[in-house]
Amino acid sequence: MIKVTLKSGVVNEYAAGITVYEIALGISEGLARNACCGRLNGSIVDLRTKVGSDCKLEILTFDDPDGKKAFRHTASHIMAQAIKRLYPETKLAIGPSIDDGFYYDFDREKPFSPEELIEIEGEMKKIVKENYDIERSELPRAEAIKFMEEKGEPYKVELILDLPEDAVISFYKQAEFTDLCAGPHLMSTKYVKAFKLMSVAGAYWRGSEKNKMLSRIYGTAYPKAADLEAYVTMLEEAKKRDHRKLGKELKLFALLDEGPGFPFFLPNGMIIKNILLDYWRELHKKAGYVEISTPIILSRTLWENSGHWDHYKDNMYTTVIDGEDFAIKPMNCPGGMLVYKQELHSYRDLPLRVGEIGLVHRHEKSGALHGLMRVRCFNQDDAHIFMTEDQIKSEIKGVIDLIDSIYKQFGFKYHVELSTRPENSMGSDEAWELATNGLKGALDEYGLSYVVNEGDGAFYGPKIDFHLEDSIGRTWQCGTIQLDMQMPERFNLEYTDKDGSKKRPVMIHRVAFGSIERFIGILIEHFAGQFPTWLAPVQVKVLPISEKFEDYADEIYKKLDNAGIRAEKDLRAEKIGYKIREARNERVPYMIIVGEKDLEAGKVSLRSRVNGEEGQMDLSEVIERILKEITEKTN
RNA sequence: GCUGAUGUAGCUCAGUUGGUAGAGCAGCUGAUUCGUAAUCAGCAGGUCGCCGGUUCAAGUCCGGCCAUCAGCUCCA
Repeated sequence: MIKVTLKSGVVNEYAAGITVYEIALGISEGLARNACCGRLNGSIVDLRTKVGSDCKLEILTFDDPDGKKAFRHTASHIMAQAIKRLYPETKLAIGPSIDDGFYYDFDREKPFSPEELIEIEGEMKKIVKENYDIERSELPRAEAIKFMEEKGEPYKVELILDLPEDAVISFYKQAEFTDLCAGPHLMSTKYVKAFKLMSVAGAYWRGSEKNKMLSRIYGTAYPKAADLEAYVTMLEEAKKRDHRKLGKELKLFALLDEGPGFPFFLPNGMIIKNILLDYWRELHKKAGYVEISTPIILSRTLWENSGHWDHYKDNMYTTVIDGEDFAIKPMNCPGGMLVYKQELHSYRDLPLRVGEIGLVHRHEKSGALHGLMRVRCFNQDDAHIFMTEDQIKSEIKGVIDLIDSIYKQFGFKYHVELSTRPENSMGSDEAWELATNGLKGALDEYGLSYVVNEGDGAFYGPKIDFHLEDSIGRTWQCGTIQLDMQMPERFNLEYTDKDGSKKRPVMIHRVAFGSIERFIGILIEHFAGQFPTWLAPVQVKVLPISEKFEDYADEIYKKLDNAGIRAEKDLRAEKIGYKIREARNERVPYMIIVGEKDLEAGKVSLRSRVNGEEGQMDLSEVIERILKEITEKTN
């Protein structure tokens, strides 16, 4: 007999060899039907797994992240099975579950067409309906290889060959289809009730661009049709707030064929950009920063000295001036170094916080461009902090605090990643250790949780990255804090210490918005174009009912303008409904409507974006309210 | 850069098996002067992404390039 401790704390005894599923059945019929997999002594297992000894068991359903994985992974097997039935010549690569669904990579002469996706979905429906048991089995290495060779699946053979010698090689079988797979899986194909194949795309075998490109089919699956529908609706809603679409509609920016990846800012977008910069300058002044500006074009020798030339020359734009090579800056730091060297520094000057809104250019591959999120020229809200070693932690904490306050202002949620020393890096082990520990220590003391990306740091130092989400859950790196002990060395930076000796400062590179362009892209999606009053390009639109009230409208417009409110007037001979419709489409926070009644009373009628019609009131009241929203940055 | 898809008026799109282009909105002109999401009429607007080829004839077919979109790779 074996003792099984269930998640609820109940301890039951069973005969050895009972399956997880049978135990689950014993708990409750209903639970077992929804169950995907179990957590046996902490590891995720299939419901068919036999329980051999005393253990702890938790039954997982679709609602658990691991249950979701098992569920979607089964959906991916069903897709692969359908494809092998319809197009037997297709070779299978890999097919995992992902955040929102699953994919499977295939090798096939001809790419999958949308019509074929529909056919595949049809075949999948059959497989689900046919209700196949999913069985797990294991094979010794040699037999496993032979099995896949006989099936004519070279990618599977390669996968097995790459497994460690002592690895358990497991297979999952549903009817005629057997796949190499670590599992876990559902008990049967029948549970995958609602699924949809989303798209086809190319993907390199094993993620390397040196390998063959395979056809990847993306899909998603849910236990209930309603959940699938909700997901599809969410995607449609997200599309409506895509910053590229809203950027055009709201006339914020333009991306033209004449400058791929080089965004044009239109008057409305420029207002937002300038307000963000005003806000940034105000915050940074309070936080003890000074501001500089360094040139966009600097000599190649400078970039060789900084190390950028070695690492990134293929992604730098260059030019020749008077026969000498120059490069357009991809980063602001070398300029910052040169500014530091303009004078001698005392330990009393440190930490020295030097900000720069710098326009940088980086050649991104054509396929990587994406609206304002990934561009070839952008403004960094950069700053370099020069300090002593014992100021590292407090300075980093200060920067984290600043970045956090900025993201909170906009209501963003973010996650943090710490990237450590990459292969192709410069500097000593000691310097890297000191820098990495400095970042870790500051994060720990600040109490921020973070994930570690081993080997993802910059060539000159480790970094903390702040990632913000866009409207469909993709995350984009915005803020970053990088600790650098190499540039000060390379540029021979010094300060004079108390005892008169020359010391080397430590440097932080940091950005909060990251790229202003990208930040604006995320802001557009975050607010779905409905910018809070303090950011809105137009804060109030004055709409006279008819041309008879033009003078009164103009009088009100002037008062708003004098109060420092961004107002517009719409004096066209259109009906009020039409003007309101347009103002709404422009996402203007406030409309002031004036007609006979208002003129007589000497008042205005207010319509707000959030509350709709608010009725008649004094203009002074409206102005006060809007000014309050602007200064307090609320709404 | 790679795989696939797409590119027609300022915008959103239609355009049969090849026979030299259409709608709605926006714009302009005129009429309308109106109380909370589209007033009516008229006018104007296109080297069908660019270059080349096939053909009596190309927006439609073929090739090359450019750009965009989805994903992969990359992202100091």
